[in-house]
Amino acid sequence: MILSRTTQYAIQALIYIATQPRGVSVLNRTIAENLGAPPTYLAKVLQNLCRGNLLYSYRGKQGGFCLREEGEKITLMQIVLITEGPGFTEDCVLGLKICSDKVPCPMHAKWSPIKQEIVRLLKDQTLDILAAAVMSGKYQLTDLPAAAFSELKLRT
Amino acid sequence: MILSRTTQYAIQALIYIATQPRGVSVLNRTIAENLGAPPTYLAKVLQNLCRGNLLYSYRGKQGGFCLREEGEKITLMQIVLITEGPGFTEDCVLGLKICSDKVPCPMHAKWSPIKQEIVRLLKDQTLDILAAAVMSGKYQLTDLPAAAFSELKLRT
DNA sequence: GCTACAAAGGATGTGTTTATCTTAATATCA
DNA sequence: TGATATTAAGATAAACACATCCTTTGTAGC
Repeated sequence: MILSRTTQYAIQALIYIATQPRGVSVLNRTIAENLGAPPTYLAKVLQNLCRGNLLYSYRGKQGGFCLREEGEKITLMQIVLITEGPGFTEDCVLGLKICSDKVPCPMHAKWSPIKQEIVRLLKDQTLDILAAAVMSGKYQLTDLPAAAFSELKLRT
Repeated sequence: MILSRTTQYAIQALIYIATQPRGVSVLNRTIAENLGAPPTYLAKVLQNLCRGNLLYSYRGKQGGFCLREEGEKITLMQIVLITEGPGFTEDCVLGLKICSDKVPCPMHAKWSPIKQEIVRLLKDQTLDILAAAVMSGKYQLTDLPAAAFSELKLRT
């Protein structure tokens, strides 16, 4: 409805990494398996998140991806801005190039408050909140038959 | 952010038609010019809205498109369901195939109320409301240098 | 240094959305 | 009936998102 597949992968992957022990790097392959995402494509997404300074990446043995310091405080908004671009929060809902409080489209007045709520939510939700939700067992990060979660339980 | 280009054209076009005298058919070319939309593509969009029973179409001289009876009561939700499909309101924000109140993704609880607001807004907004907003002159339907609006004033 | 491993980078393929072009069908009017 | 105007319909193309494949580069451990 709102987020591209790329953004969905990005969010899922970052939450997954945030559920893993801090400082231990996580393989692209592992993330892809746990999310049921195509590994080669996910690799590109993760690469992009590295460029956006959300992740560190390491090559070779013991390689993989891990969150930057303070990575638990990454918000969904930060992720979305990287993967969808800045137009995400700016663009007019009807697609007009010019649409503002001064010169509004017919939906502007009614849409603005909802947009603000969306923005607030995306800025509120951090990786540690979301990772905690997943680790509690009440919320699921994948459709796969409990693969991710069972492995999670082994580690915790 | 939310709506595809196709949906944006569809909404704009229907609002434009709703600003015109009822029962008089409007040419695709006229709509496209006033919205600054590609006419051949808009024709496909309008065709689709006809199939969705929102518009009548007439060929030949004096042809064009006009709203069905009760067309002013068309809601944005009706339009969106035709152009985006039913998944629009159903799909999980993180893209999970399984995500419900019972089995929620980590965003589900926070996202649901916002989704409900969006749905409510789309169901509330009808073409006559939006057309009235445009005709009042306070809201604009196009980026073009006042072409649509000036012609509108001539007709009213 | 050698080897294995994992990400980086580039080329390519596939599907969908957006857009265009051409021809056919249809309606009006002379 | 014929000329003209308009949408319908189908084929095609362009752009983009999504996905895969292959080669290169960097790194760790031996």
